[in-house]
Amino acid sequence: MSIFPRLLPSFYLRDDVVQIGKDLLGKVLVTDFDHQISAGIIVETEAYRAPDDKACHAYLNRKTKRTKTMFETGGTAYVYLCYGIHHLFNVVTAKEGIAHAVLIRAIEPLENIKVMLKRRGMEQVKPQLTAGPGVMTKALGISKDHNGINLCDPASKVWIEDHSIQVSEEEIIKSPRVGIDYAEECALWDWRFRIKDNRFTSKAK
DNA sequence: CACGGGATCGTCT
DNA sequence: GACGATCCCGTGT
Repeated sequence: MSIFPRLLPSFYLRDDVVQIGKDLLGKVLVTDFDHQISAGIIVETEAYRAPDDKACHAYLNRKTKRTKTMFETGGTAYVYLCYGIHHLFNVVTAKEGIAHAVLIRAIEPLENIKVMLKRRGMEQVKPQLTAGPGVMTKALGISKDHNGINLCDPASKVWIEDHSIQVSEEEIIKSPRVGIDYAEECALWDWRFRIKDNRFTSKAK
């Protein structure tokens, strides 16, 4: 039982996914699997927005079996397999029918570091424990089995909390998103957000 | 520290 | 049948 409030649907239902990507910095991502709570402070995100963003899976509102989740209501988890190996965790935003999402790329470990180390097969805490979208999900025990769950559902095993951690605009580094060179002019948009000087953000390009 | 390549499989063409 | 919203390890400096 946590004393911190979960983010409400009103947080996720807003239209501006770029703003939500910034607002998620400093919020706390929590999982509760096998009676093990583990959590970390979100320190890096990327925004993706249909229909105009060529880097978004749902570009031009393309509806496929995979992208279907992105059209769900804000607060839904969108988890998919990348490069056949890594499970990437996104938060769907905006109301149902609008395919916006924020990719959570890195967290700063906060609670139950022991279980995170175990899930990663590591002994010591290093940035690579949770810095990077694929390793972060592994540390928290998130997999594509969690695709489509609602983070606002009180019964959900994955959610995001507000610990009143303030991240000012000056502390946010804005840069182009990673690994989307194919997205032409959209590849230049500064839709990647990191907390300045935080060692648990993934490496700059 | 920079780089290059292999792993590995779901998704869409 | 090609490719990816990645990671890790090896090599070389």
